[in-house]
Amino acid sequence: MNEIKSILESAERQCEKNSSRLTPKRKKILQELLKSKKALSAYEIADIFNKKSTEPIPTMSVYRILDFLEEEELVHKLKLANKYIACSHISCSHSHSIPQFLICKECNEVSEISIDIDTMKKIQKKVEDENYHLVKPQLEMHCICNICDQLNK
Amino acid sequence: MNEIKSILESAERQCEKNSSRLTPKRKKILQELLKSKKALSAYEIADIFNKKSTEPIPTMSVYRILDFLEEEELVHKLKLANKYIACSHISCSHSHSIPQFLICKECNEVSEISIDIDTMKKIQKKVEDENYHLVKPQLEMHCICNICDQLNK
DNA sequence: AATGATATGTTATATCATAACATCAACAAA
DNA sequence: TTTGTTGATGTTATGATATAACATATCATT
Repeated sequence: MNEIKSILESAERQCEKNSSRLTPKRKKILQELLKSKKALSAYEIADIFNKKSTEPIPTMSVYRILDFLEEEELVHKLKLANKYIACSHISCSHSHSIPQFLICKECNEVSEISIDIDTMKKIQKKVEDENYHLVKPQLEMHCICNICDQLNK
Repeated sequence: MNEIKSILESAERQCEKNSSRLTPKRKKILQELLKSKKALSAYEIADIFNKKSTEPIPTMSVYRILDFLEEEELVHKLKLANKYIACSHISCSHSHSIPQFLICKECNEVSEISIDIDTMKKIQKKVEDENYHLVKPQLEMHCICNICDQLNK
C-alpha cells in the first residue's frame, strides 16, 4: 500500500480526534511535505501547489495551513532554516521521543534523530541552572550532509 | 576601569594580530552589541547608531560590518533569532569552549553557556552516524527566561 | 434559510538579507 | 607627488520570509 496515502489517513484520524478538519488544501500541503525529502519554505510550497493545480493558493494561506499543521503536530517548523518539514512519526502509535533535526545547509535535506534521554536531561539541567528553560526540547543543528560535503571537494 | 573599554581594546589588539582594521564604525557597532544584554538585529543596530550619530549608517554597511566582526570572532550570529550578539569571551586569553546559546523568545536576552565535552561528543557521534556533520558545534536553544516566564503568569 | 464558527482570499506592509556597482580613504611603489 | 591597489563604505534595487487586518466563502447546526 502507498505509504504516503496511509500516513495521510493517520493524519486524518488524528485531526478527527481533535475535532479539527484536514481540508483538501491542508491535506495537499501535508502530502507535498511528505513527498519531499527536503525542508520546504512556505513560498516553495505555494509554487509547487500552483504548478500542479488550476486554482492557485496564496502564500498567506500556506502560512496559515502550516500553522494549523504545526498545532496538530503533523509538521515541524525549522527555525534555523525558515523551512517546514513533515513529522516523521505521524503513523506511530506510541508517543515518540523529542525530535532533533539535522539540517544540511547546502541541500536542506533534513534528518530527524533522537538524542538519548540522559544527554537531553544534562542539557536541560544546564539550561535551568542558567535561569532559562527550553520552550521545546528540540534542537536544530546546522550540518552538512556527506553527499554535499563530497561534492565540495 | 570601564569594562567595555577594556574589551574593545582587546578586540583592537586581536584585529591587529590578524592584520585587519577595527575602524571607528566597526568599533562603535561592537560597542553597542557589548552594551546590549539582548541580541540585536542588523536593523536595530542601524537605528541605535542613527539615533546617536549625526552621520547615518546604511543597513547594508551594518550587515557588512557584522560579517567582518563575525569573521574576527568578535560577534556571533544567532540563526534562530536572526540577531547578533557580542562574543562574551573577547578578553579571555585562553581558547574557550564552543559557545552554546540560550535565547529568550520573548525578550531576546541571550546567555552563552558551555556544554561539557562528553555530552557534545555524544551528540556529535549521533550526527556522524546519520551521515552528517556539524558545521559548527554551536547549539542555539529556543528558551524562555525566568523573568519573562513569570510575567506571563 | 439563518446563524455562528472555521477556513480561505486579498491587499498591504514589516522584517531580514543580498546583489551589483560606485565612490572614497589609506597607503605603498614609482 | 602622483598613481595604483586594496579595503571600506555608500547607494540603489530587489529578493526572501513573515504578519496584520479585513473581506468573503464554506460548513455544520438549528
